Order: sequence, then structure tokens, then C-alpha cells
Amino acid sequence: MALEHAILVSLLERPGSGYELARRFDRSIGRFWTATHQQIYRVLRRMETDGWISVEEVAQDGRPDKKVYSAAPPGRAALAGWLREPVEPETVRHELAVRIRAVAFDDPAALIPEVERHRDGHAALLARYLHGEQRDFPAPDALDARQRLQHVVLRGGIEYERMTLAWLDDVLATLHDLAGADVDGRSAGPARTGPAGGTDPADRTGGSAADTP
Amino acid sequence: MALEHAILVSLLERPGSGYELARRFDRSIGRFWTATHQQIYRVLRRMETDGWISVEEVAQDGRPDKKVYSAAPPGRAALAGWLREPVEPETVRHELAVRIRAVAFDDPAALIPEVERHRDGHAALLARYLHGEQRDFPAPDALDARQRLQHVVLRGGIEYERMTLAWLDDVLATLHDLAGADVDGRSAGPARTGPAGGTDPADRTGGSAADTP
DNA sequence: ATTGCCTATGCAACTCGGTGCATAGCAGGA
DNA sequence: TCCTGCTATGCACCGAGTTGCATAGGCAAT
Repeated sequence: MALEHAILVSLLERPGSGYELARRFDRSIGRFWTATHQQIYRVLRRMETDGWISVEEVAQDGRPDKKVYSAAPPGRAALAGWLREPVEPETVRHELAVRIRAVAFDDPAALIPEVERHRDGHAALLARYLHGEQRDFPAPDALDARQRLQHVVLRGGIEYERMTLAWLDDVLATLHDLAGADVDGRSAGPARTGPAGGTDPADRTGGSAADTP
Repeated sequence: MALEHAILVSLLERPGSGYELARRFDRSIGRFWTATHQQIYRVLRRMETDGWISVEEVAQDGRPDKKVYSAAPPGRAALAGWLREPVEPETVRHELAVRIRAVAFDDPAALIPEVERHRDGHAALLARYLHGEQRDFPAPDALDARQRLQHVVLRGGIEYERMTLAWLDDVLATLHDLAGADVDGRSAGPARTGPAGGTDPADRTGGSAADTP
């Protein structure tokens, strides 16, 4: 669990209230670590009792008071320790890949609209990243340490979106091709690849193709 | 929640017991959808009571009996319906990105070993994917629908690993560069980028660089 | 002989994370 | 005027998912 650490990083970059953190998790940090305000408030309370962060109540006019949190020395120490721990191997949850494999047992055309929607979303995100890069890192040779680290993370996001976009085009081409090949199956619901239910024929997949996604 | 659907796809590709499914989730399907045996057994029971799958008790010699599950027509129908639902926007949990940003408040060299380990893992996985592609899809023009779908998913995995590998090299170059630049900070623990705790200077990041990862 | 691993299934307890709802003052538009 | 939306924090509940443990026979190696 790294939400504590994501919050610590965010608070080190700039102190803020739970509400402000929640909005940051909708924008910046949220691109690679999501969290709802509920979770953030709960974790903030725990971190405070653990001494990782310190609070300051700030009265405001025209809007409710807020609690501004800052990273405390124990929090920094915890972060430093965390950086030296082994990286856990990222639990993967790639829903689209499951759906693509599922389409073998249904109409390939059924998935096309959703893949296109997905594709457009990634295209928009890539455009946003590239715009942000132009704005924030116009001179990549004159950056301090923190900016260089932010830039390398951003480059990762850009390359990921580029790669995903190209792959989704590949997927779409494949789906269109398959949908065009068997026009008769277009209207049918399930049960088309195999004769009926149960075991499918030509099922050599278990140990070969299924072994590598 | 798509574990049901991942299991359905796996059972359609080949019927099997909970234990067999668990092992598949360690290898093939597990590359893009992880699950422990506990979860699988629980979900299998629920799917069975819902009529999505059917069971057959199989006695074995020399090892415990097993329950072999197969996808039933209602399961196929549920899968077809799922394929037409909107794709939920993938909750991102990219721990390494958080760590890279965290390193701005600690020693950049501290992260290098873990990034290298990570890099080697991705290199090994890429090699495995490429080997699997050679083995299972030597003639990409002569594939049936299911194989073509499996191949396009595999291509996605390959491109993802290629991209990740290049990016991790980029990250390593950046970290080495930063670690070489401030040799004085090498041995220090936390608290080096900013003067002490609290708010860091040059904190224009909140709305600019922080806005795009 | 004992240790450890593999097959095969399952219970119990827990944490993590998300949804829905509540409060409460203020601002702006229909 | 009413409705919506923003700031700001929080409770209660539920489902998903993990960890630890249990059982139980058979196999292989030390």
C-alpha cells in the first residue's frame, strides 16, 4: 500500500488540506495513483496519529475552516525507508485484454465502439501531456533535480499513451477484419465459435498461446 | 469487477478446476488479470449458484478429486452483455512513478538498484513474450479468429514491455545523472532538496508540472 | 525417517477501497 | 425563489481482495 507515500510526496511538494489533496489526486498525482476523498481523509488521520504529518487549523472567510497538513520529519524518514524497499510487482488489471480474448466467443464487431471510445480518450490524454510538456519543460537542459524527475515521469506517460494508441489501432484493425470476414455472425449473440456450449474444439491454447498474453 | 468474466473466458478456452484456473492466473491470464486461489474458489461458487457455469466432479487416482467447471449458456450470455458495456477507465496504480517523484526529497541513488531490478524483470518478460510469439504465431497470416485475437493481445504485451524498457533506461540515466551531480548528498538520508521540513522553495509545481505526470 | 513440495479445496479474519449519505455556509444562475 | 454547485470534512456500510491457516493424500529427495 503506497497511498500514504503518494500523499507524503504530494505534501512535500506542497502542504495542503484533505480537500486540496483530493483535487490533486484528480489531476496530477491521480494519473498514476488514484484515491477518493474518503480514503485520503482516513489515511490523513492515521498518518497524523503516527506522527508522519503535522496539522494546522486554518480559519477562512466565506468558506469552511480547513486543516492544512505538512510532512513531518518521521514522514520523511518513512518515505526514505520506503524508497529502499523492493518494488512490488504491480498488480495488473487490464480489462480490455480480457475483453479482446472474450470476443472470440461472441461478435467481434460488438467491441469496436468501446475500443474506439477508449482510443479517443488516450489520444486526448496524449495531446494534453504533450501540451503540458511544451508548457512546463520548454528548455529541458535548464531544470533542477525535481523538475528533471517530473519530466522523466511525464515522458513515461507520453510514451505509454503513444504505445497504447498504436496498439489500439492495431486492435481495431484486427476487429474490423474479423467482423468483415464473417458477416453471417454479425447479428448472433453468443455461441458462434464453437458448435455449442462446453469444450471448444481446436483447444490447444491452454499451454501455448495462453501461456503468453 | 471483471474477475467473473476473466474466469468465463478462461473456462470457454478450456474447462478446468479451481486449482487449474489458479495456475492459469499465475501464467497466461494473470498477465493482465491477477487473482489468488481464494478469490477464484469464492467466485466460482457464486457463479455456479448463478448458473453461469456447470460443475462435474472428477475422481482422480493418486491425487484429490476435483470439480471441473465449464461455462454454461447463461454465462455466455452474461459475457456477451459485458462486452457491450462501457469500459471502465482503468484505475491506475503506478508505484514507480510515485517513487521517482519521491526521490526529489531523498537521495536519487537510493532508487537505482530497484529500478534496475525492475528493468531486468521487464527485459526477461519481453524475451519470454518474443519467444512465445515465435513459437505460437510463426505464420501470422494463417490464423483463425481466436488466434488472431490472442496474437493482438500478445503484441500489446510486447509493445508495452518494449516501451517500459526504454523508459526505465531513460529513468536510470536521469537518476545516475542526478546522483553524479550532487556527490555530497550521497550518504545523507532524507531532507536534502529543501532546507528542512515544511514547504519547499521553488514550489510552482502545484498547478503546472504537477498537472501532467 | 523426515522434510518438503504438489494437488485440491476451503474457512476466518482482515485491510483496502468505493458508494451513498450528511452537514453547512456561501455564491451564482434560472 | 429555488436549484445547483463549490468548499470542507466526515460516518456507515459493503464488496473486493489478501493473508494465514487447515486438511489430506501422494511423491521425491535428503
